[in-house]
Amino acid sequence: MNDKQKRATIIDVAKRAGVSIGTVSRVVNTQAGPVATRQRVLEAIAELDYVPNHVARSLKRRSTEQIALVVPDIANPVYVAMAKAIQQEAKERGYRLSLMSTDDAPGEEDFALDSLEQRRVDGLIICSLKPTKKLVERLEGVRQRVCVVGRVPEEAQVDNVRVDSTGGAQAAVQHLLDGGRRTIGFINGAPETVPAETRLTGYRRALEENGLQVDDKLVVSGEFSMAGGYRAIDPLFAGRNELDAIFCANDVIALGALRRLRELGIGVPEQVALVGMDDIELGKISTPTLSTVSLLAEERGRLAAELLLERLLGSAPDESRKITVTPRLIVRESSTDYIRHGVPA
Amino acid sequence: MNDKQKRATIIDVAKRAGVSIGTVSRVVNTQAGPVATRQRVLEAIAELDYVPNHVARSLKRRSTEQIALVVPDIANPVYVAMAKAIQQEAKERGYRLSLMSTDDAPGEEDFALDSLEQRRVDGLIICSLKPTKKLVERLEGVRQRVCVVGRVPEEAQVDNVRVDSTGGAQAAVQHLLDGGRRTIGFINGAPETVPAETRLTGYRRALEENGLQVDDKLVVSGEFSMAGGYRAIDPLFAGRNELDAIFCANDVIALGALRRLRELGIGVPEQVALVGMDDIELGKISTPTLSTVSLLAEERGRLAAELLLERLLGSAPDESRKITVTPRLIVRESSTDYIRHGVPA
DNA sequence: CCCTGCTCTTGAAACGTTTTAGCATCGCCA
DNA sequence: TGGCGATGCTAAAACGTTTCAAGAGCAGGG
Repeated sequence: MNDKQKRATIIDVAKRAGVSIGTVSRVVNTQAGPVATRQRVLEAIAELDYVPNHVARSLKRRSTEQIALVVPDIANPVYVAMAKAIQQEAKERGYRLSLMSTDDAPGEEDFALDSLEQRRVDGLIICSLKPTKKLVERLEGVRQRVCVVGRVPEEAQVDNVRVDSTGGAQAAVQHLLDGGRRTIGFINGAPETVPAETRLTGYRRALEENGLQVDDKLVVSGEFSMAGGYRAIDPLFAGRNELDAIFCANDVIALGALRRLRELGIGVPEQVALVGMDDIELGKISTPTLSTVSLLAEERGRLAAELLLERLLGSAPDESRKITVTPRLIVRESSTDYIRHGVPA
Repeated sequence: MNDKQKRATIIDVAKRAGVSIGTVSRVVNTQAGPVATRQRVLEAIAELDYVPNHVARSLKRRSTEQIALVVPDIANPVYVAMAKAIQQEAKERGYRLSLMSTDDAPGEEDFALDSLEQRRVDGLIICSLKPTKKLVERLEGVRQRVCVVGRVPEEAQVDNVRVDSTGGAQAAVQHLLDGGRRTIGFINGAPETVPAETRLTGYRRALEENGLQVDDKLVVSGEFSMAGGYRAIDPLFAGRNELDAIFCANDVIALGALRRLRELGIGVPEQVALVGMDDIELGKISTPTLSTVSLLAEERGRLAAELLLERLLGSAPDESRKITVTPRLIVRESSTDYIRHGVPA
């Protein structure tokens, strides 16, 4: 209540209740002990408005009951969804989650790892677009306290939740081919990132398996953002109007692309079919609704949280674990196929 | 490096360098002292891979150099923008920011305040949609360590950054009237929240000042989300096609509304002009681009961070401070007026 | 009446830092 | 040469908890 004077400590409570600080600690932390003392202590706590100092507790217990999630871009709804899943999982186990967004700023990932080494947090879940050798080494150094979401080198000794995004991309493109589309563009995200590479591979693989030529002019790279998708459309169409489908490396890109397509009066899906990736909420209410490949962000978040918390509680095996989840194609309006739709005007 | 054995402590470093822990502390925390010892200590630190334990430091220093931002919904881009502004401000001053989203869950705000009282964080910036009497009292109790973004009762003794959103709403509606629109609907957010009330007041005030009747059937409340905006359109139009403008309580709502309007084939701005609030990035690239009222989220964030950090550093006056920023109307395509546009078809 | 085995409670030692008071050491000036 | 500030260092006391060994009561059994 009164903010002027310092907060009461366990010593004040002990004095007031006429017991030792050990007893107060017991009352605060356990259910045991006789009702009488307990009552007295609780009264003292209430009267003094005592709140245990978590910093001191953490020092003694050597744990903060706090974990952090590091994502590349908190503006991307898919990470928000993942964060929510992790948050819930953490909370159930008595941990707090704090959220950090690196926003492509150099050093931010290291900054987050500093937090871990400084013992500010017990553990870290990190999604990195570009896991450099140096970063992976550092992660391996703290592997008892970290879980990576997203691809890291096969031999890396860290708990890791990944998704077969190559397979997902391939499925998306295959779906477009199945729908009768023949000239399929690809709008990718930031080049030289792992997700960009895996998705490109999936795109290529689908075309090759169908005996189609991969035309590099049909691939445009930019960034994983709505603006990226918006800007990619014009170069993609430059002098090429036989394009009848576009696969986007994620939904946010796809929504940006969709905007530009509508501005240009290009019908989706009549003229061009569109498929994204991630399955964000927005895609369910866009016009047209967006076909996509769910990469199970919530589930990956949940799994990562489980792996991490298991490790923190010491119930994990010594070696590192890798979980791979399988993406799921979700067909909505933006890729209705020729068969159902009829030949485009 | 080696995660098996425990991290080195300052004692290990002291031993290795053959000095006392006090000296190590000095080397770590200041530039002073002779080069020779410093060198020796730094070598020991490097060899042992020593990282100071921040928890112990916090306990001794009685501060964590960490602040938290509590927002109602991290999925709303306006809060992401605010978070980024605060993050930057905090970082410049050596503070870390951790982000919490209450997501309308009961008790989440109290949960955040617990963090403060437990000394997990030094300070808190909180955006509350519904500052109950109880919450405000609690905030007042820790007013040396907290700053509120958004309206709280005039007499509340807390640092407070607010925006004249009533004025902003009024300006938006006035702008629609100036453009020749006469029947203006209002899609509001979650009822019984402060922002919903202030915006409704602004809407009413604009109509009244122009001698127009306020028709309650033109006001639909839902929630501050895209889905809320989407769902509000049908009831708003129910048997009423003279509607020629809609004001939305925020941009996210407006984007949802825009989607539904397009689905229904209602031209924006030809048939219906649309104005939102918040000035989120998405509004700049939507089709049509979205007219809005900027509530200066970044600036409010920056100001709140300044107020809070000033207080934490003890350089703030005893009494609480209130800053009010003035919103700014931003006209884009979605509200092009009749004059420029001509009579709708 | 003493011993045994409980349950509660206490005092003190951590946890890993920062910080303060005081002690050497040193060069310098008178 | 003796005294005197600087300067650098150390020892020890915090910071506010948890935890552990040991003591204090107490009841019950022999």
